Amino acid sequence: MPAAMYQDLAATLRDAIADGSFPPGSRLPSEHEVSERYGASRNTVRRAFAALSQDGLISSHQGARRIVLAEPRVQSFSELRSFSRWARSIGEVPSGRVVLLERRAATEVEARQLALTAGEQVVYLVRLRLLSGRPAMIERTAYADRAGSLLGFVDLERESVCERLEEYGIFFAHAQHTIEAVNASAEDAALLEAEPGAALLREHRRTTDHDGRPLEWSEDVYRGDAVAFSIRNSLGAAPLARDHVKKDRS
Amino acid sequence: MPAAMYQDLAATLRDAIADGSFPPGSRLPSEHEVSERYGASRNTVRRAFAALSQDGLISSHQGARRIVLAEPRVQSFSELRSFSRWARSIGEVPSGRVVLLERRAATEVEARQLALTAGEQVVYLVRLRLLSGRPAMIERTAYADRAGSLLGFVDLERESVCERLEEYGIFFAHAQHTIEAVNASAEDAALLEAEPGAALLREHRRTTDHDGRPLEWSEDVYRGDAVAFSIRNSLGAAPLARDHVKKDRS
DNA sequence: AGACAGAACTTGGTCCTACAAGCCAGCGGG
DNA sequence: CCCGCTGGCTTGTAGGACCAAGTTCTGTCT
Repeated sequence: MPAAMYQDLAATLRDAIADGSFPPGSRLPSEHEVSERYGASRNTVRRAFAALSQDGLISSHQGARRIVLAEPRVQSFSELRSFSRWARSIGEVPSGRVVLLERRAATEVEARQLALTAGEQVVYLVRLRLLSGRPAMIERTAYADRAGSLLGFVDLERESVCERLEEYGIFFAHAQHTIEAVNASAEDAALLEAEPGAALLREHRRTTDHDGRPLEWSEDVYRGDAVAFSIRNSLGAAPLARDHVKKDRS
Repeated sequence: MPAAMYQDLAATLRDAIADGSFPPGSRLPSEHEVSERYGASRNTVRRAFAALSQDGLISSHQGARRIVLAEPRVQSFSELRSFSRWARSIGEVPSGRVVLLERRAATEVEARQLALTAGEQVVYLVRLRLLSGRPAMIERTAYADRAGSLLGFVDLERESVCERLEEYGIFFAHAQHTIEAVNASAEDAALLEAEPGAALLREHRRTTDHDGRPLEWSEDVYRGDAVAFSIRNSLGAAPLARDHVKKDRS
């Protein structure tokens, strides 16, 4: 339950769009109208509309009434943070099988990504994730000790790590993802029950708390035929970019 | 040059962060300070900060000074819209080779994606895109007639379609992307000079103008070893989601 | 009927004020 | 010397006002 009025209003509008009160293509009520009906100032109404506009749900240009663009889609970041949450939202039963869990010194890459000094400990977790019993992805995560030391309190086969850690005051606030395509290694293929060489989506993820202190560094590989990523973006703001992979080609 | 003051301020701040005036981890000046120094109201300053916050460049929570999280990355949507623009920004020379260009009736999928009625015409363009002469991706795009009929005025081997169309008043304002991994088909492999079966990133893109009217529907495949997608997102807003690919598995 | 000009409406941008909520540093007490 | 508390700073939210710029509708004139 968002405390802020404008978040509340935004949610209300989103719901109204979702349940068909404002079908795609229809014109939304004016700021003035909403502000009267909802008892909020125009300023607050604008902030609510801005939120919807930002994720491309409605159009908005000067002089013209706002228009509904499309159905609202699955809701963004909260799903991205958690495999479990996402799985439930699409009506699948999430589960996991711990392949490896150990505490060890950080590798060079991990130390760099987690901003650790050489030799510091990390908790390294490899899990096979399943959707309704079928393998969907492999998660290889190094947790900074601050977060990793709490992993013992989490039922890794059934619970969501990030949901659980929130209860201990660890919040996954920012994330940087890199997505590329790779052919399945023998190990990946075996775990995912796919053909060796099958196309997989590899996601590198670096998650930090609100202050930008790294919490986890993860390499996840998804079965290419089970999962896709989708992004909606608009002119104004959109944090998606292509990256160039520098590599020699013979 | 953005007309609005807050956009200007946001750009200024972004630059200041980029050139090291505010290194990662450092604390940014307070709203009050910026508003005095820049001669803008607190409201305007807040909007500028909000923009930076939204793409995960700075942290921002109540009571505490904002902190720089990371270097600013390549700038998002404008790059995403245009292969050419992106290529130039990473210091590569973009080029293209037209493989096919035709006007024909829309397929069923195209008609649905472009919101056309059966039998309407689309302009279908297949281009091989190169980075400094090396194949990087194949672009298979169906343009709604409104945009497609202007393609004749574009030098497809050298110019950027979307940059050019802007001059005719066609703006690519919203886009929905879906990204997955596939193995290269024989044709893809040949064009991209890759092994058949190599892992490729496939992006489906549906772009609309600001009113949500579809402009193009495209299927792009990238060499997995040449391109990666990267996304930065934060708790508040971030339009990335996983999608479940529904497909029978024997 | 159709074209055009203007009025009314609507959104975009900026500034102001006020208060609430959270953080932090510095001060004082143990 | 260390700990804890408090008061001031900083950000979050909300409301109000004004003008600019663009759209839409209306009514009139041809």
